Amino acid sequence: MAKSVGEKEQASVANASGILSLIASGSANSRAALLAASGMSRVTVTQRLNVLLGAGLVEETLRTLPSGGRPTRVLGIKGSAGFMLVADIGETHIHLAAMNLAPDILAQSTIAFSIAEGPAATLQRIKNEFDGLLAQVRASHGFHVGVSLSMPTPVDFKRGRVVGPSVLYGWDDFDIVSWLGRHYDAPIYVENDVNLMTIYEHRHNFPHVDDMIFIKAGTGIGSGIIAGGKIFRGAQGAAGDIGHIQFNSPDAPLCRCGKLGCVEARAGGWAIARDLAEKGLQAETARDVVALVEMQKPEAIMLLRRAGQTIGEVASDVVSILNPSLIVVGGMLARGGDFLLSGIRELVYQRCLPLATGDLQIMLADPKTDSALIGAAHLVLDDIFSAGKVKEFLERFAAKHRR
Amino acid sequence: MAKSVGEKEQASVANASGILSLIASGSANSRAALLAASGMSRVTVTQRLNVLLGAGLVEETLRTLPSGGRPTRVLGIKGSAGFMLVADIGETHIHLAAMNLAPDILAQSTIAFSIAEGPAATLQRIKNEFDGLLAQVRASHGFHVGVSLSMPTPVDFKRGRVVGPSVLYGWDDFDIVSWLGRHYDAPIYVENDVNLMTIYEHRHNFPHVDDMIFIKAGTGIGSGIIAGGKIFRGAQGAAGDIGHIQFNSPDAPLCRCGKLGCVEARAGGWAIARDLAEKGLQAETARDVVALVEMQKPEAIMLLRRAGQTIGEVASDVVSILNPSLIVVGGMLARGGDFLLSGIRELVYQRCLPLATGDLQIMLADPKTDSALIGAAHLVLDDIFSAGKVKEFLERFAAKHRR
DNA sequence: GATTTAATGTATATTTATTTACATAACTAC
DNA sequence: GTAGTTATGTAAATAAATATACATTAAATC
Repeated sequence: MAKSVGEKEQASVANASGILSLIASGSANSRAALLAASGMSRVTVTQRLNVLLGAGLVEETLRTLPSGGRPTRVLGIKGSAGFMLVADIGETHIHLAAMNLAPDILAQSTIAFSIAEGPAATLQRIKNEFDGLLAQVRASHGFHVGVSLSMPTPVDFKRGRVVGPSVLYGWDDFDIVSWLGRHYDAPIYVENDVNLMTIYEHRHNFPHVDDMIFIKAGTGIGSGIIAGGKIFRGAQGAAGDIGHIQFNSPDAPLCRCGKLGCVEARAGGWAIARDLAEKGLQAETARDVVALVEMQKPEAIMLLRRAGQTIGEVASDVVSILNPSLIVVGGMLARGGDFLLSGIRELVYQRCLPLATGDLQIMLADPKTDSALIGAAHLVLDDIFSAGKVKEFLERFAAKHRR
Repeated sequence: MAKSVGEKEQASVANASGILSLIASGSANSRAALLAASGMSRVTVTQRLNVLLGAGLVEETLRTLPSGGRPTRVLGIKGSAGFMLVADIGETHIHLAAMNLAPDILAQSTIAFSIAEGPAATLQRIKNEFDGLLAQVRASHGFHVGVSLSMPTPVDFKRGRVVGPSVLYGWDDFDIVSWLGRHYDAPIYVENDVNLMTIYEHRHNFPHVDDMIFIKAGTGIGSGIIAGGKIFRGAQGAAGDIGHIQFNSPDAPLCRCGKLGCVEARAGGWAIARDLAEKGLQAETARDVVALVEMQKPEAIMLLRRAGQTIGEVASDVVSILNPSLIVVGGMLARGGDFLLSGIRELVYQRCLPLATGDLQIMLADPKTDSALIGAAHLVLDDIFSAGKVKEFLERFAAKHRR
């Protein structure tokens, strides 16, 4: 049976999957690098690359690399080839955005969030808001590549559900992916906010670091792990839960989780606020704590530094266990200047063996407020362009353009 | 230029790399599975597989899988296709072996080891011993696939060197791989013994577990991490170093490393022996401790159980950080019955959140004494048959058979 | 033992990728 | 500007992989 020209073209798009994956992952950003990385002949690479360039998925950037002769043209995914819908569910608000593949924010909005509403009603409101964003970007960025949700609670990524017992009553085990999947013809992702911030720091600021830790010190304390260049989630998606590691001491404070002496009950934003209130200072949230530090209140500074030491104690355990080359500290408390960081550094360098701390960097995160949102976008990009799934992506892309 | 038949045959062997890698890694053990996993056509798979069968690298095992129709023949790497030289350097002895690709021990020997001798002299003695083993197996197992060394100290796997400061004075930073590489035309591997025991437990007993921890409780305390199905080494190869995590307490004992209150100084074999000696019992090594436990000495049982609790304390940190689905406990102290294990279980279940412990198994290791040795063999096999390196292996194999 | 079922082998035509060889392009250094 | 250098494109011949269709094999089931 003779195939039509149209079918042939689509078939070639599907063939270009390996090339696309290499470009998207950053493993190869030039024709020469593609040649080496793919192992294919130059003719084949050229041909397939041309298909991708023609389809508008890949572009030659303005950047070139000096080479001694004709400079190498740098290739990259074309940002405007598609868009994603992402939402960051916070404690009180939901921040939503439509983003291109750069990933850059194309349109965004914020709505209120209340736990009391329950998952179905909340997802319905998110969908309504997404509809508005969709209308703004669909014309210019035709292809919908995915939906990604950031949750302020542990998530089993594989199953796409909140795993509990969680602070989000009613969300435990609710099948978010299926609910959203009924409305969108694109892959759906749900992930914990700390893991997404970790992905953001890794992909955006330290793409060449293979083993790193991100610590979020806010109201609670959590962390994310990059192991071998990839986010590490553990068996149930609960990896990085350092907030409820306990330290013994005579004055071990009671934690929200019901145990005594957890890191969070000693160094979390709520714990510091509790201690400040005891000293007669007005503080309820992590933000209040930072405000008092910025006002140079000595009690607040002392407590923030002590929180750093507590976090440093658990960070030193993490360093001994994982031997990362970088620790990035973010979250609201990290905005209180270097007091937190110096406390962490002090304990890590004191307690870890020189072998592990020799090349270890400890630094503050990007103070960007939407790092979870951008991390959620990176999560989508990493997945749809991964070696195992590009083909599926290209089939959807080709199907869309066949219509 | 017309190629000779011989050259053509070698070229086909080289092409079969993908197939070989899939079979060796256990990802596909039948023709049907190879079809699905490789994405190639049945004709191509058949053809390449026949090349591997003909070369004697792969064999049809006697095992079949029922299928409803004609049963599926199970394929596997042919054990006798080659051999490896492995050595496990212990505190006082070196255990050496020649192994086939099963991996089974074909021939073995043991020689004394003294730190005082230094690396060059020791490696020379290992080489001499290897020469003897080589003579025994070369005739029947012609192809030498690799050399692998187990070291009782931290190792930077990538660089193939002991990293210190280590108990092996003089070995720090000695280039073991280069030294051995001068004598063998095969890849050389050097790895820490705890990581190799971890690889053994994973590949041999729990190949389908993705995230697990192996804890070695012997004279010292160490651990190995399997993350996402692969050994995790960290930035300097120092990951899993739980022996020198510190706990605060008024009576924190002095550790060999110079710090106070390390896990090892509380629960290591030497620490228990120290405490037993204080109580007037004869004990110097972990073996002595276990002997006393076997003699039902209540002091020894109490201290072993308490050591389990201490190890459990650090294990609970590891569980919170990594969320594994399995913890395997090995080393000399694990032979003292369930006293150690129950102490560990007690603390882990007490201190970790239910989410992390819900599906967590904690069990004793295989009491095999040569698990590091067999792990060292698995390390070689996993590497030479890995997707990135099979080609290299097949080229060496073809070159050998061209002669 | 005949029948069913799925695994496996193989020849041929077709499609696809690679090699080879030559041509062109775009920069640096002089 | 010219020479040197490397990047990149392309046509034609060659080599390799695939689809297709048919044949064979070894078990389970009746």
